Amino acid sequence: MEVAAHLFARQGYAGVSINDIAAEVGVSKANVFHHFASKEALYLAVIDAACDEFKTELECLKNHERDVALGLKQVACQHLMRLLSNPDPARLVLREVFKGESGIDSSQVAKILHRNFALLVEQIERGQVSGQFRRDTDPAMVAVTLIAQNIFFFQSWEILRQFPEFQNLDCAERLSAAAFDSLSKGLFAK
Amino acid sequence: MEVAAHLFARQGYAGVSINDIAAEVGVSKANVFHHFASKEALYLAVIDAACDEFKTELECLKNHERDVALGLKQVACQHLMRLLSNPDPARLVLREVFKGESGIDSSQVAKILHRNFALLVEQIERGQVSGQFRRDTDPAMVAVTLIAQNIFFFQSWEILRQFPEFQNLDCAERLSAAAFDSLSKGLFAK
DNA sequence: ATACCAACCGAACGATCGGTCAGTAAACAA
DNA sequence: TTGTTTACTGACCGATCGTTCGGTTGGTAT
Repeated sequence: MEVAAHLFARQGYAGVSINDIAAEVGVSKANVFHHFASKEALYLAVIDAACDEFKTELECLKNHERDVALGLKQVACQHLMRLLSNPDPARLVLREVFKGESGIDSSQVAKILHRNFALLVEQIERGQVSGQFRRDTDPAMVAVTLIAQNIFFFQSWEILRQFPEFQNLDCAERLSAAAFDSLSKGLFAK
Repeated sequence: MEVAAHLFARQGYAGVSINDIAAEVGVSKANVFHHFASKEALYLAVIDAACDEFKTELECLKNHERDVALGLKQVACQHLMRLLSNPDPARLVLREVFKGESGIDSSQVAKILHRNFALLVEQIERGQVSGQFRRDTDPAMVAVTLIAQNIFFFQSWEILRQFPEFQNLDCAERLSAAAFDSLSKGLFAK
């Protein structure tokens, strides 16, 4: 399943054959079918494991910080670093999420993702009631922007590194910190 | 090529067979090979056309507004609406860009994207020298956040629509406006 | 009339696909 | 020791893959 996850993450469902997986593991193709009923069953098992891994990864980003802003900053940084250091589960999930149709049940994926999204929104609302964050912004929009930043950094890491504006931000910590800084300060001169 | 672009954009290279394309067009499979040397050649031709279309779509995001903030807001909105109304070329290009390897020439795509990115940065800097935007934020980071928002909205449109927080933002204009609003106001209470 | 050519087709090629099956070697319970 | 289960394999199946081939059009220049 490790090998299958890696190959599916990089080449998609149709781009990987059972032979590829079996050959890389060093077992026979028939052996794969001894453990999994079909290719689809193997894929679903891999996706399921990736969702679990993704979920636990996000959940251990619980925020026990009294300073909400600092906590959020740390969560975003940890999340990005985790994406970059362990890209397979994220790629698998994002592949299904972004497919838009004909994939796994999209409403089920939405529910899983929304649990973590709601957690993020909750933190931001906590910062609002504590007075640290301004109250006239939509917490959901801030949360989705934070996620969008990280996902975009993760997906276009190789491209962004080529931009001269980011060549002094070639490590995840500094990039994430700068992104959060920019988001928290806003655009308008006060 | 239209049909091929649509199928490749939604199912990837390995997920589409020449038969699928030929059948949808209503011609024989052999006819496809009469016009294209191989499946790979067809795919490359489709990618090439998508890159051109993607480039022209980005280029026609002209900004005729004297108010920099209003201009940026309009550009972001136009961009998102264009992505959603004509998703195939964007999907094809993003698929190759995000693959990270063995795809189309990433440095060439990086150049195209960076030209428009630089344009965005330039606008933000113009807003800074005019005094409308605060000067202590990195323009490149604001620009990449704007792009990340739009790309993320585009890719996860179907998922995001299911989140209760966004159910009153089910059209691109309102979503984009709210996103820009959130970004421009920032997070911290002043 | 002749020659030529791009467009197009049905049929078939070898390779590979997902999947099956009979059989073997090891592990384990009795 | 024996019977049963489990892990595993090579050989094989029909279907489909990308690709090729021989042949048939309709049009166009000579």
